[in-house]
Amino acid sequence: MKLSERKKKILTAVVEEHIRTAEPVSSKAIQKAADLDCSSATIRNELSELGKMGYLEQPHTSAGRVPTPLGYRTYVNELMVRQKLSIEETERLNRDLDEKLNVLEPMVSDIGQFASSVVNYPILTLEAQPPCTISRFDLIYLSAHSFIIVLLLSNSQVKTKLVKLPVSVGQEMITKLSSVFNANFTDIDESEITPLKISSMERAVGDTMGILSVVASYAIEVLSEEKHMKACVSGANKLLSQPEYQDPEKARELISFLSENACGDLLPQQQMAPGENIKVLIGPENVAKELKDSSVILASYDAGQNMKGLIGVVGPTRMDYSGITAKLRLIASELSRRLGGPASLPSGLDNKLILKGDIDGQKT
Amino acid sequence: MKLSERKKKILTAVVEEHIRTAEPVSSKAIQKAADLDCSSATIRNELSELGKMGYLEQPHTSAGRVPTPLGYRTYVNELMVRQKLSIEETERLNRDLDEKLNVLEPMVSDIGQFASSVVNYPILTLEAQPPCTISRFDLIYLSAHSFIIVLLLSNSQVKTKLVKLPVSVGQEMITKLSSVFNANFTDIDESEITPLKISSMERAVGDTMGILSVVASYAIEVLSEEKHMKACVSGANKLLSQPEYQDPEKARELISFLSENACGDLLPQQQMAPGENIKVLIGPENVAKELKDSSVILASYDAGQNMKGLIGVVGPTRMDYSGITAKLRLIASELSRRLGGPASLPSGLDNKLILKGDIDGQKT
DNA sequence: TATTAGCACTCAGAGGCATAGAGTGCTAAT
DNA sequence: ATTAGCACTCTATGCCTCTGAGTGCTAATA
Repeated sequence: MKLSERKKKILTAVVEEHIRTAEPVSSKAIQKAADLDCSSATIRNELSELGKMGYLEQPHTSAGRVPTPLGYRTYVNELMVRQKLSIEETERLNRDLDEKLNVLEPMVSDIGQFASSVVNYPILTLEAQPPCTISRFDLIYLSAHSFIIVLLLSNSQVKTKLVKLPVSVGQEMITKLSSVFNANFTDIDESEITPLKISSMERAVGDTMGILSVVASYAIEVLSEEKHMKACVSGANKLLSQPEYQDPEKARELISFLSENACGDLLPQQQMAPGENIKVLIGPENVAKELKDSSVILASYDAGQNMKGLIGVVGPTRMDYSGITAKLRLIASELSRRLGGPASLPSGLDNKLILKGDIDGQKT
Repeated sequence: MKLSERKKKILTAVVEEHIRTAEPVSSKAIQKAADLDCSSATIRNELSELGKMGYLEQPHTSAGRVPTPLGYRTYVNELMVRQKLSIEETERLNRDLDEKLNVLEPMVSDIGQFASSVVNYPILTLEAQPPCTISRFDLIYLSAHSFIIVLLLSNSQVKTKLVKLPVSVGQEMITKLSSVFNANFTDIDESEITPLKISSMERAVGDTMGILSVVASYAIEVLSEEKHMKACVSGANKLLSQPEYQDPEKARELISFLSENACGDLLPQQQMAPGENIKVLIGPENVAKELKDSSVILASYDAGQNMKGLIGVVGPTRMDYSGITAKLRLIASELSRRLGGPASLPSGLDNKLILKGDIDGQKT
């Protein structure tokens, strides 16, 4: 069933007024907002029909209208004008992003924090992870009881681990192991590092102390960790200033859902339609029941080499879809531009300093 | 002015009942709670006096009593029985901590998360940072245009950076630089890496391309970053389930204060009295005005080599000081035991696998 | 036929008021 | 010094009314 032009105009007005005010929208308010040449009575008739058609609903009989998920969906798909950011806004956003992206090889969590302060909603991020192999092994001999493993990954990350040994080992052995690894374990998938292969190599090198297998299991660990996409939530507390989350219990539920589960479970399942790079999930369209009353706007960015990352906004169904989509699109496209492959290194860095290793935990 | 035994008993009962119920405490409730051999009228007289003395106050004339900050302070300093955790509780806590501490070289944020789930309040952590130097340099030659810097720090962390060069460089030069750095830049403070020293070394080695200075500035960067203590907040949303933070605006204020400022500003200023390792800040005793209605319990832990870290709980002034103090003390002492110097490595690791490098951002 | 003015109707929310009950403070008795 | 008893205070609750925003419907109008 197609909507008449006027119905479209009215639906648009309802959605946008409601987004602005967070209140049910009355026929008079619409008359003011949309410049329609008709009386509030006419609008009321239309509203009533839009109600029957499922686009709008009323909190109670004598209240104004509020969009249903279908109403929002129609607005997002057909009615909403893709808001253009003003030149100043774009420039400002770009400048701020510059700071975040140029200063450091961007940490997703930092980008999330930034984006959250821009849109004033919580941000979900899912870090792009390329298919990844080890390009090079280095074992640095420190002492008879310790050495460092340095792995250069195909995605230009460097991973290290300090290994302490209960037995002593000579420099030559470490050097020998190093070249054995480089000869046999580079550019292969995690699954190809088999116990069989390891033990046959141990015999070949004459390693009876399990040093080789320590290195190999670290390699496996690193590779499998790289497969796992890293997700994170920033600015969850932003929700608390929205009127729909005034009930602290509701807010708490959603916030803990976001900080506990969403990251891992929610994002990775989201597939973008090919060719699309933005996706809006309205209310019940979300799988997670905790998000049934909220909307999520996701944008994918391209970090080169087939790596796709996601950045998303969570908010009430009454969200500024148009404005936020515009901002998110800009942020995602800047991310793509600046992360898209080694060809486009952040300009401030003179192509020199690219990666820095940081030590953190050790999972066994 | 000393409190009579009975007044002490009554004050204790008021504090503990209020902590339990979050409501003003009536004379009858006290009669039940503390096993006092007197009538509620007598208790009312005492309450009235305690009120005049500044330990208690009434929300309104015909309501029960609520402790003032002085009341809480007295409770914490003199009245509270240092709660002992039950054997089961201790064991459970220890087992759970085991998992967190044995599995990985503990990340403060993980410990914070864990502690937050134990006490059900937000947790602040301030990572112990030792005075730190670089123990060893390694430069790994990759190609004419790239190499990896690997720094082994005196605190056993490993830091790496992948460097790409706009000019070409030979393997020998990298090797030479490596030994020069080891000879001149190990075990010294950041401040001793001067431009003068760098340029004189550049001449000595014959480095005209500024490679040496790239490595040196990375060294400086790493050292200065290590000096900076890392703070973090976990589980801030836990506040929302507490009755005193039902007003979402108040909650929001405190939560954003915690996640934005507290980390950096609040914790580092806190000095423990020598010999003490736990500290309770009640309501207005907090410097930050955002915390005037909240309390903070801080415990310091000792990570060996003069490194002190902090772990703290934030909650309403009505907090289970006794129980939380006990839990926090246990957590902090376990942290100390397990991080206290290289002598006490987590047992599950067989002394083998200790550190893992992770790549993240690059600051210039 | 589509629009509109007008009016009756509905309902949430605010304000006023009485009531209940929890708790105190005081007094007089013990 | 303690306590029973009672008057008093004050909040919280429920109930009522009133108001006003907003609708839905009807009948008049273009």
